[in-house]
Amino acid sequence: MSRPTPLSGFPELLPAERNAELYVLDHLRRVFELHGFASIETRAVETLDQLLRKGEIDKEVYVLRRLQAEEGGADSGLGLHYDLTVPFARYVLENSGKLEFPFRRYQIQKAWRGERPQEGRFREFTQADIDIVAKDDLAFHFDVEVAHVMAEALSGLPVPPLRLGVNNRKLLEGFYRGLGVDDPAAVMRTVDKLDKLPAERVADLLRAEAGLDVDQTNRCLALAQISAADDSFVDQVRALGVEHDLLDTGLDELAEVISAIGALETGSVTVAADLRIARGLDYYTGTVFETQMAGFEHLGSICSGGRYDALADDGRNRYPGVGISLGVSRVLVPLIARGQLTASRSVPSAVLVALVDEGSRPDSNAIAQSLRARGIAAEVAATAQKFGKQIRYAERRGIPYVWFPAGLESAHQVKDIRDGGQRDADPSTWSPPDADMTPAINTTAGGEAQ
RNA sequence: GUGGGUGUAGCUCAGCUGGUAGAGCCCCGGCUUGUGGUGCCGGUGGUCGCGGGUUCAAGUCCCGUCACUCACCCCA
Repeated sequence: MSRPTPLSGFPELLPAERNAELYVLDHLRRVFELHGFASIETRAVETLDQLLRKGEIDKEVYVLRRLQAEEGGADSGLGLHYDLTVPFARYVLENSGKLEFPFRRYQIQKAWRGERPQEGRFREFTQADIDIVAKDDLAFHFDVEVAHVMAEALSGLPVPPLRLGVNNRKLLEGFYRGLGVDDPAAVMRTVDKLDKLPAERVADLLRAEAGLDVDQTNRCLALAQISAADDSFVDQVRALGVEHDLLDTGLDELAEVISAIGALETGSVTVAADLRIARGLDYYTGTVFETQMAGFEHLGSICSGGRYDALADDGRNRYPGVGISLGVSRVLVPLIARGQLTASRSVPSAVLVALVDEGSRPDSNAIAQSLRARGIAAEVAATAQKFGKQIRYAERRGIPYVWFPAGLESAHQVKDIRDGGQRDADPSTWSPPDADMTPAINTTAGGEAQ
């Protein structure tokens, strides 16, 4: 087989599909910048002790090694980053003297994980992160802000409806401690399995592995069942009759996020308190987020994050942060693969300038240049084939307009090949409608994509 | 890493208990003397993932291998 085959877990898009992705990336960038987030890019590589400093070897890090290194020689001590949060924490510490705090940044980059690929789970993928870090203390309203910005960004995406679920680990920990549980983290990890396992199984695990009694188990499950789009969840939690200071703090914080975001007009994104969310055993210390996409719940969360109070610490100063990251590849690649998302054309060109004969190429070039001067992407036909062929060239690429240069007795004409309409036009003044200036998004079926 | 599935044309697939490879779509040309899309006619294109074995004969059976894929795990 001489033709190369795809590499599993390393998705590549065709040009029209890439245009859809570019649309999404442009949108994200615009929203993030509207909210004043600065862009940074960090190197692809981190030192292994940075990547593994939480002692988690299960991150499936790709390690770098020079091809020319001696047989059996050690690796370089470097690995590709598996997310953007850890590199960001390192970047903040490294540049703490040069950054202004609170520091708000967005970062849209590739990340790599050596895990076995599956739908929506890749070895190389793009993430879009926003984070805010401060020195020593980070006010709680930033938790609200991060959720707000991401909800706004998500609401403009050409994807099925999304549900941004919010919870708070102080609430969970306080509740569990108030119940007399010794190891709240173990309970969180087990309750987190409710997505995959039936409630009875989780109950069994809570008793067997976390050592809870029947009453504790029932109340933990009852807590996890609570979900609300407004602060009515507070009363539901209170009704379970558990008391703890940390629980009070968590309830207040979560209520604040929900009431602030719930009031926003966020289109196809709904925001709700969801007390089942636990987020494994990561570095999160307060607010936590998870996002499900309608019809694609099997992908798991497509956008998650939370508050981390101790991720960056140089020994003298602490840099608490809160952030949320969107799995751009996780969302887009499955939609594209199912034909539910692509763009109207495979090229940026809005206009194909026809070529009468090879000798008149300068005339056609001049027309194209005149259009470009006004921001209209244009290309000139590759060869002076019959006009039928040139129109077909445009059609194949999704270019909406074909320009016919003026002849001895005819004026310049532009044809909209979608409806066949053709009319006289002046290269120095004609413009397509705004909607045709750049490739448009095409979405179909499988949920109400806007 | 542990299990299951699948590999035939660019794409989607057919090929019964072994008998020297097919369809639709796509693409190219013509009908159509500089204007595409519909229609009709014709055409290009495959060492049947790779290697080995059984057989007079293997896309078809056996072994191995690689790739892709699904589930577990974990997560974006």
